[in-house]
Amino acid sequence: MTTDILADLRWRELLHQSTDEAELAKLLAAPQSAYVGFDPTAESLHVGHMMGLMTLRRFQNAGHRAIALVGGATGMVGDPSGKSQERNLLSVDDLNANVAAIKEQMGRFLDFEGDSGARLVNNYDWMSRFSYLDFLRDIGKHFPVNVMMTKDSVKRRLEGSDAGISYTEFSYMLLQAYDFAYLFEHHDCRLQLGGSDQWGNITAGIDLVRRMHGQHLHGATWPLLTKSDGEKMGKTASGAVWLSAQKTSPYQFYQYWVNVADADAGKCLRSLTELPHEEIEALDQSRAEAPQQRQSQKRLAQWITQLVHGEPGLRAAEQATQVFFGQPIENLSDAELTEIFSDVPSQTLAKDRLGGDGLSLLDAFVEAGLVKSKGEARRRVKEGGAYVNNHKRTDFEQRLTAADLASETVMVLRSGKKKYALLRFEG
RNA sequence: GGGGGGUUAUCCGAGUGGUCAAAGGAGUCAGACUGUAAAUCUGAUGGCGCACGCCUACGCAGGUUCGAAUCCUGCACCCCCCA
Repeated sequence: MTTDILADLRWRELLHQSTDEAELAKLLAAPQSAYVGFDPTAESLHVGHMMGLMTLRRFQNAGHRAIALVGGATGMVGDPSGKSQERNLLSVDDLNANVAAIKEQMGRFLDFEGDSGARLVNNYDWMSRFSYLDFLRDIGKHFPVNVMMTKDSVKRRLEGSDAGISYTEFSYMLLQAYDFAYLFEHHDCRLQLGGSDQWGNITAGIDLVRRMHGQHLHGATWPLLTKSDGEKMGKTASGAVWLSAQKTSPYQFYQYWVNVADADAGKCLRSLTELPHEEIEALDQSRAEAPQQRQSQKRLAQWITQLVHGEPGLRAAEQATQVFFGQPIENLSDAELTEIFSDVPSQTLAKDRLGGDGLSLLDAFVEAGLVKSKGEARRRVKEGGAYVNNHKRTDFEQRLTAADLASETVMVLRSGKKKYALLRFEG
């Protein structure tokens, strides 16, 4: 019932480091449990978590048991890996709220149903019961400090003259190592996965279990997903791209993937989708021969949006895309417009402002917040960058009346190529 | 304590009595081009019923003058040199 997951991961370039591959392959010949840790630092997961989620999903699909560990305890301490500064600690209440929200989102990637379903564990559940003395005696004694000092995550902080590292963060490694030991003891979990920055923490866990139980566990990492320009994946000018529809709408989410650079598209298709190898190779070819069609980006956006936001979310994103890129806005209802433009700022005005001579075009743009002054509005019209319901308006003395409504009460204003705002007329 | 320099629009930075809403650059915005990309090119860039008009702006407060970002006085902050 297991497929050759290692081969698939290798093909997708998702194997960065691992413990002995031959041993690992032998282990995975039978169903195993594999775990990935997630930091509950926010109330929603974001694109940066998708590698871990997808990796677990691949293991689950290959017939293994996926264990998602949320770091309720470790989140209170903070992982020094990849960080140049001591992090702010979260309160218990914040953490619990985050964990609850994150659980919900993981359901889109993993099947938690049934006896063989994925498991979600929170290390707070076992760590919080540990007394400091017990932990030092039972766990701490297995950690030679001289070895800990040589780990990259610690070394960097010791060498970095200004930051330093607190005892708390220094101890982080022990907590994560113990997680692995705990999961081994209680869930017979012998494999930990993580991003390449987690290698040190993973090996710490393996070492710990070897010392405590004389057992050899396994670990593997995926390469950190970065963009060709060196930036982190999943960041936009306005912040992270979240998996929560409240924080990042399906349309914005979809657009993020549509706009992935050509140079990054292949990598994303491989690491974040489950598209078959042949299809990905065909897209590689399409990208080389007809990049302007951007088939890779469209397929990528489609696949990922559907996974994260479901079929309805994908449909909404695709419909919004149509409208946002110039389709005339007619024959749509208030409800449809509201749905499509849910990301767009809107202002509500009294309906009678459309009566009589109507509302001046310039005032409408100012009211909608698209421009800061009438002077700027005038400029925009002169430049040919002012649209009402996706129709260009060139006469800045024009006045808008009820005839200019796109639907019952909504008017869609646009400044430039894609900056939209809605005016609702009520009363 | 003494001497010198500075403070200009979103930022950098010119401007030393009128022709200064203030050169130039960056940024931003728009347009063309394009693949919802990058690069490039063009234009705009204090407000106002904006074609010649008015208002607000050159650290702050006063003053000289027909007229000040520009001169004078005081104040605040910053930098440098000497003690």
